Amino acid sequence: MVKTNRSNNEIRPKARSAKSSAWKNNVRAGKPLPVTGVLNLNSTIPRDFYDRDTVTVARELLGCILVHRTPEGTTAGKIVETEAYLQGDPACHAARRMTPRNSVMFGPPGYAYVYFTYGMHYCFNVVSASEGVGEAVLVRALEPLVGIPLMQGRRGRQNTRELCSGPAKLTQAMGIAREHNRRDLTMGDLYICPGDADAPIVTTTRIGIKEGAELPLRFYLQNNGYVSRK
DNA sequence: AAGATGATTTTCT
DNA sequence: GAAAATCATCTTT
Repeated sequence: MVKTNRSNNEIRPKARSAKSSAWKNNVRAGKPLPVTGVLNLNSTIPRDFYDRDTVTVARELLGCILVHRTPEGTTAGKIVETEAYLQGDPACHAARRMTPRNSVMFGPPGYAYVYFTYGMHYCFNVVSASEGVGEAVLVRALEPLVGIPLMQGRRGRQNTRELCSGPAKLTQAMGIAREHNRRDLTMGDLYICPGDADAPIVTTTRIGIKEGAELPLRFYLQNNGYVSRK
């Protein structure tokens, strides 16, 4: 199932087999990447991608592109860091029982679970696994690709590395908030394009939790400068 | 470079 | 009433 009714293509960073020192210096300085090629944002990952075990979904989301089209403009970024939250996992919001907040996690896969936390931040998750299984993937970092000036305005920051290198930073940069909770990500203005990891996947422990902190359920693209932390 | 702290409100106990 | 899947800023080393 591929959508073809999107508007025109978007620019993307120039593809390079080996990253030059100039490229690395730009990333280090937080400067926008050179743009020359074309990025196709006209396809949407189908629901069956998400209807698999959550660790697989978390790993395979690396390299895919999160897109949000809004009246102010389109923003998009490559997913470079994720975490899996599983049934029987004490850190999972759905660990105890179904509540009004976590019920979307028990529903069909391919929907957004957006929650508000610490009195001021939103975090964006993708519901994974089959209906009835309360699991999801937290998207923790993006490499900004499209709409960088819009992201900079929303974030109040110029440095590209400070736009999407954390779960609450990325929702702010992308314009994702409570109205996006329970959105169907297989259609509409908030969606994910297919993509492949362009670096080895590092597996490590999750950030910011107390229980379940030893489980290897965090994944990121090795040597990517936009990950929230090593 | 690393550690501590305040902001601010929803959600569940 | 306490904790929270965080972030920015400030202090200390």
